[in-house]
Amino acid sequence: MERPLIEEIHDRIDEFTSTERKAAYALLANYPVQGLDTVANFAKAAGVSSPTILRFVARLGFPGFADFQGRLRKELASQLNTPLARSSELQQVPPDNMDPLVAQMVDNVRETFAHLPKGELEGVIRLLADEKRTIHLIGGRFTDALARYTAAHLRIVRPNVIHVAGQQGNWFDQLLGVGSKDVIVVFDIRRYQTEIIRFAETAAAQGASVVLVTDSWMSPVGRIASFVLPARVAVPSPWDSSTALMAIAEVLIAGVSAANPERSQKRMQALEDLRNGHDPSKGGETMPDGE
Amino acid sequence: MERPLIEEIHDRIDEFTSTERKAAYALLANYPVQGLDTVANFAKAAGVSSPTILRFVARLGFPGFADFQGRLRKELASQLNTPLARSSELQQVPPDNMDPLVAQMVDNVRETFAHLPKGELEGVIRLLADEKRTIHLIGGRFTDALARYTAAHLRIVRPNVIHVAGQQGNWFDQLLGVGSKDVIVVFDIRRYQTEIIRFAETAAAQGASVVLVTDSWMSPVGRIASFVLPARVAVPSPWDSSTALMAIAEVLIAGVSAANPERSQKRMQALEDLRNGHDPSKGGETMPDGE
DNA sequence: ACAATTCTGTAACAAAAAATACAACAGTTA
DNA sequence: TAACTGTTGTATTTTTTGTTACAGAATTGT
Repeated sequence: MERPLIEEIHDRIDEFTSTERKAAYALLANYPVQGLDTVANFAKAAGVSSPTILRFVARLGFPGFADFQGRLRKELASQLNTPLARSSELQQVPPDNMDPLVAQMVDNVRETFAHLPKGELEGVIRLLADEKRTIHLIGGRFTDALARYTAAHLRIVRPNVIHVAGQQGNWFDQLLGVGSKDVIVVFDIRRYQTEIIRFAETAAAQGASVVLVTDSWMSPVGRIASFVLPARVAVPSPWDSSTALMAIAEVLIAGVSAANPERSQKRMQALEDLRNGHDPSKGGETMPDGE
Repeated sequence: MERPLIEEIHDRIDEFTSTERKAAYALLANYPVQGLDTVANFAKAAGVSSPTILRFVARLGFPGFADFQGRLRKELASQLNTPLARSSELQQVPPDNMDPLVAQMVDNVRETFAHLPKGELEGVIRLLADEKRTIHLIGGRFTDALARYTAAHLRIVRPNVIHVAGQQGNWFDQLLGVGSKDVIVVFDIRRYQTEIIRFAETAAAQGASVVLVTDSWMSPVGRIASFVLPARVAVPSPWDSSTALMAIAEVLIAGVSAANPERSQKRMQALEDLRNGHDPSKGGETMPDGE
């Protein structure tokens, strides 16, 4: 068969108009089930009108919605008919006796970057490297650690980096004065927290750019995000894996450092001096939790 | 959710008339997919007429064909969303034009586990799975995020998990009463922070077991640690990479969950209930088929 | 700031699919 | 064999759904 439609949509995401992209994300978020519903329901789920759905499938090259659904059914049928063949595919990767969990994590990182739209990464890095903008980072129950990690690094290479943490009630205080010069970076995977979604939406409404790092295109934040970086998180374990998310974070950090090497160098040096001057023997200043 | 429709059809196969049975078999042969097509196509595939299909779904208890399809979609969606099912979407892509940074990170993860002494991992997991012990997690400037992440997960599957955070001055308060029944997990990479070292050393002196997750440079903590898990952190960037550390953390988390599945399951369920009881706000609208 | 172009939703329309009515048929019983 | 009961398909109606036309909104370029 031809290559999976989901991959094509993912790779061609840039060709779509903004509302068509909403349709694409809605479909990817619940693939392929969302596409097997009626046009009207699909439209409602995506937050767009019916004609937009039709234009979306037309741009994908289908003469009509029925043909599109036919393709989805065909893919689904062939996928469901070879469940065991597929799952054994997972263990083919390790040449040696590698833990399947580890093998999958390695694969997730590779696959994540193989499918990241190239322009998407560059766009985000350009945004984050712009020091005239203020960066706000926020994450969910587990992914907050990633937001913190990224903030700790970005803070070193550029000014105006804020990690949104602590009491949820206080989050919205931080939205005061947020506007088109601000960037919100959201780490959000399944079990999306409504507070985070509201935070991102409010910020977007005030004109801020939203960058979303998420699992396979599912977060509702995707609708209002300027950039979406989807990562593979599935592993043979009750948990989702954040390893690929961490890899994305590090690529962003490296990219921002490289985007302006002199500035990064200078700031690192200055911080080094400050640290030594303040306290040569003990690392006595505010520590990891210094918010 | 109610029990799967496919089961019900199986059990009630005798209730159907002979042509309805044809419909049932056509559906079972291509399980949910055949039912997501139009009535006419379904009928043709089953070799019966359209009204027979309608009578078949009516006998199953659905008011109309649309409701029947809705049920199929709902089941399908929940089935496809389990992590393991989603992993079948994965497929290998040749590592052609990969960013060197990403390539190195992928390699780091693989190499890290290739060189981890097997018994070491198992020993740590056994230690962390023992709920009679109290786990204290601590990290450095950047790696504190990993300590936090690990703590957030462990806390769910077992009791007595503490993330040592906040003001450094308060750290040592937590050492009161720490003894041979405690485990200290230290995340520490180059630029080892003296405070963390002292913390670990003190705990060890009081009889606690120390687990160290570190880079290959081997933190000074290594001398007093019961277990050392070294990770590859070098990447072509001014920073060290924590991706392999994250991978280690996740393997530990998965291991502890798997070491005592019933306990993990029970605690997760209890937390779920608690969460629902606490937070009745259901944001259910955007994705009709999800949840 | 204006014009041209592209995008997007509302609303009307056409196509299709689902639902129904009904007659023919098969099997069973008297 | 005749009458009854339950089953099935054809033909028709009704409803839903997909599609298209068009006008307003938004965006882009000059």
